[in-house]
Amino acid sequence: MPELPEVETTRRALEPYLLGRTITNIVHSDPERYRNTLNAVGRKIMALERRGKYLIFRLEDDQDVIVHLKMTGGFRFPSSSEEIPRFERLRLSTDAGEVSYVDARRFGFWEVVPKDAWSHIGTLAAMGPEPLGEDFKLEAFTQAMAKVSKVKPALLSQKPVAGVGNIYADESLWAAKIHPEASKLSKAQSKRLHTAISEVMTRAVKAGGSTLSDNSYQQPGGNPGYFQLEHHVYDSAGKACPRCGTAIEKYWLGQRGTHFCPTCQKL
DNA sequence: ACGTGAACCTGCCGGC
DNA sequence: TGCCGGCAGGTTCACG
Repeated sequence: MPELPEVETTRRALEPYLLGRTITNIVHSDPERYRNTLNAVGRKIMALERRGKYLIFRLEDDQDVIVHLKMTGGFRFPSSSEEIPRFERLRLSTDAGEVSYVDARRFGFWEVVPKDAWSHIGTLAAMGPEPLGEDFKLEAFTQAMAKVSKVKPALLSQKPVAGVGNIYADESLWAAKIHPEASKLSKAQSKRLHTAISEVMTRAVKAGGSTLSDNSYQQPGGNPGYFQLEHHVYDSAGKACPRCGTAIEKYWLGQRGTHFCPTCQKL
């Protein structure tokens, strides 16, 4: 589930708990999925960063903890040491308390690597610019969009811009009035989409991300996100387009459920 | 150099 | 009530 807004919300919640703390233990039973975690033990957390949908804990002695939540990964602050959160896969202990990592589907992974040594993680190594910062330049985005064969799959590749997943791709394309399969975007289309991605991501972070009906995403403190209340097309098949009233359609594109307004988003 | 489809896993929901 | 199919926020890899 987690896309950029959910990962950023998670990062912000973890930061006051973990920044400056020393990792005293990492317990799990899956060394293939949670790699080299012993290399983090005994080291202080100097920074908590995010790149696209990846979390990166910068440790002393030039070590990085890389975490990807994939579909169902997340963090929980245990309410008491007796209580084990559902689907807990890993527990991180520090000199100031513990944090649980949960992941129902076990797609997510952890890996401790030397600082910046992530060339083997292709998506992270090739990650496009962050949409919330000044890195997200209209000119470069326009150039990339002028070449795409299908705009939504291109956004999901993480290369034109970081952190856009299925929800925020559909929402941004609706906001920009662009069909998910539009190719070779015009300058005007690229500009609208650039603005839409920036605005949707900004509002979603403010809302704490999107919590869908299965509730699998929660903020670490246990609260849901609230951006689902602002979704215009995602998970809204059959509902009226908030702009024109046409029924929102859902179809399959590149193995992903895709929602759009057939009137506002003409091919 | 693509684009497509399967794989990785598990839970949950709706329908019969 | 219970079983079964279908679907889910994301990458990653194997083919053609």
